[in-house]
Amino acid sequence: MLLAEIVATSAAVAATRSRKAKVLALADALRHAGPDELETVVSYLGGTLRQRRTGLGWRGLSDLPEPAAGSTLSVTEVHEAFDALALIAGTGSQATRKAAVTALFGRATATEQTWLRGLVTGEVRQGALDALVQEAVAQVADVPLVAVRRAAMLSGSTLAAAVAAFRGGEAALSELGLEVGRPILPMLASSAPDIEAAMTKAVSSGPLAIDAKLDGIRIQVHRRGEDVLVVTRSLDDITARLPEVVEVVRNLPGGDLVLDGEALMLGPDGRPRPFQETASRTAQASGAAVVPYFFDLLHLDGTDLLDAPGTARMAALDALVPETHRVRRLVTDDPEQAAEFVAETLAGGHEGVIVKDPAAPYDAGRRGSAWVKVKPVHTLDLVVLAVEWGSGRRTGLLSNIHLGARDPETGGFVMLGKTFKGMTDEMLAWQTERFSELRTSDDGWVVHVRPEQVVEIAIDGLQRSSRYPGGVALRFARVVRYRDDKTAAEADTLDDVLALKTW
DNA sequence: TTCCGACAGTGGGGTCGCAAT
DNA sequence: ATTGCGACCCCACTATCGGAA
Repeated sequence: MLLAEIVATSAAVAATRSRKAKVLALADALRHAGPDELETVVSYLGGTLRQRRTGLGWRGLSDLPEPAAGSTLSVTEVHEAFDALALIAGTGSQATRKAAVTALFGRATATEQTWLRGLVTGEVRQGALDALVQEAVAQVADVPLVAVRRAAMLSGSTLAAAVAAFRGGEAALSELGLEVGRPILPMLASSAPDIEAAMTKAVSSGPLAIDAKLDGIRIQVHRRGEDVLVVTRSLDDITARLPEVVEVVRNLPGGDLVLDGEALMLGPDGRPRPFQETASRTAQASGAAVVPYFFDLLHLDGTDLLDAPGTARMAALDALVPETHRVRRLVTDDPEQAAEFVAETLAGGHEGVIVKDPAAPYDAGRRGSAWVKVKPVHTLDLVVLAVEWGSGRRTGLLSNIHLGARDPETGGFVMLGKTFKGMTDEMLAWQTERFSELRTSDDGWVVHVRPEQVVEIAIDGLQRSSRYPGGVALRFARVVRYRDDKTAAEADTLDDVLALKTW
């Protein structure tokens, strides 16, 4: 199959907003894939490369050769070219990479170049990713969608599920279950503003389980015999970087197992260190130890527990893992007890809680209402210092705002971060108008404005920053509302912000 | 008919290793 | 030694479609 067919399909997918029509277009292309092209076609239709890392990014693709006049590249040729680039990424020089990029992109038409660049940077933006490709696979291979979904979640790979669906149908899909040593997609939590709302959302007839939410790195640990595997939320293998976690799991009783948990660094006082320290430690193989805390058990001694209710999994976990390596948990249906548990957890320096329906199975890869997270929110009234032009559906709109706190010493403002979150279409239209009025300069990317507009910002907290002049940056900033009842002179000061420091 | 779950998009800050400067 | 880039960690929120209620 020619790459051009994928690119044309992607354009057709992007051109319609109907998901059903997108799936039909994807299915059409899928039908034309030859047996030995299947993996590449499935992957490319979903807008992802088959290589995890290529060493290429937007910068490495900013200077491309003259495009080809006609389409000659096959999908297999493209895949092989990226295989070669992935090898260079491990060992090689910039010059070798450049030559390989020039060779590949020089054979692509202008349209193909643009699409390939999106493929590398993860910005194909056709309104369809894995989920719709799975639907197309189910249609073309004539197998139930739920079977494809489940196989993809349990193998951690839509590609593996697609191959199974086409080569062995439903039977092959059902064989693609949980296998110790092969990561599965982790179950995720939705969120609620407070504990009461979370308890209502995590629908259950009886009591609910409430877990402490630790601010570290999500870990999934597999043990088969002496072999231990540790992976992150995105299924990246970090076994070599966390030998202390391997040691803990190796010493647990029982046989084969799969655990879900969180790893983080603790201070000498036993309290959690800031996330940045855990992240630093987890990114390399040396440094002070992280401590694993587990909250779920997905497999034990040949028995899959995924479909067992939470109560059964918790009981098995409690029997297997000592309390020192378990996340703190309360089971209750009493809102007062729950609120007390939340207060204790926060006082212990933790991030929040996760409310869980104890009847629910482990829904790999899903973000349902069986798990609901609650974290405290702080709000600040800050001043907009500049705005950036948006991209994609925000093209032509002023989108990402630069935020500053008042500095009474100088009469100026100290930048603390940016945000593009929380804006409705109406707000985007309004702020485009408003900041155009306040504009003092525009370089085509950043529009600087007179510091007059106050905005209420919600954040999870502060983090250390070497980028911003105040030495702190906002964590997960989002817009709550614009405040026209306050002037910039009434905005929060840097001292008001620094009062939120927890270190 | 209305409601709501799932999806995709739009980007945020920080950390590391590595290569080029 | 510093800087820029790619890859990864943490992530919130809105708009939309289409099936569920």
